[in-house]
Amino acid sequence: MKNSIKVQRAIFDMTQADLAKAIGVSRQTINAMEKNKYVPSTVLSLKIAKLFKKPVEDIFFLEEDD
Amino acid sequence: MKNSIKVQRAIFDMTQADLAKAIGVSRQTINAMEKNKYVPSTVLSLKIAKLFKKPVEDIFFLEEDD
DNA sequence: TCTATATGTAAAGTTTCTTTTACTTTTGAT
DNA sequence: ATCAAAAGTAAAAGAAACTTTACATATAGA
Repeated sequence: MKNSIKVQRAIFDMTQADLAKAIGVSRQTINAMEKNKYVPSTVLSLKIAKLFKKPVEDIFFLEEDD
Repeated sequence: MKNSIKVQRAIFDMTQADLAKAIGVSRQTINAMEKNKYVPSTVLSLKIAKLFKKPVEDIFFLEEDD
């Protein structure tokens, strides 16, 4: 799975720390997500999508191997 | 977080086992999700939403305590 | 250049997801 | 009422998410 969190952050002019605080996770969690270190929970993707006012599918994308 | 997987399954006339096989998880995982035993990963919610031809937000819903 | 802010990374630990196995209960059809 | 399929549940084990702490690197502005 990939995601466009970094781009969305840029649009909203938020740092990783800003986003982390906004959705209630650690900054490292945001960083790891952006670097595709792991797959976030559905609660996290729903929160992120809500914050960025976009459907989950516009931010998180399935890949071949998923 | 809540979800309407059971309803979607009914619409598509699928058993828990059918759905489990379709998205590549165990039947108990589907059952546990329906019974709100845990929060699935974003890969799972994307797969389920895709299968049911609905946005993730139409199947998984954030709650107060999320 | 110096400094502050932002990002990247890593290791250890805790929590949560997911599987496997296996058994019980419910439901629906005959 | 019986039988089979579906759903519910539970425990143990493994895998993955997420936190905390801590440090390294990058970037931009004064």
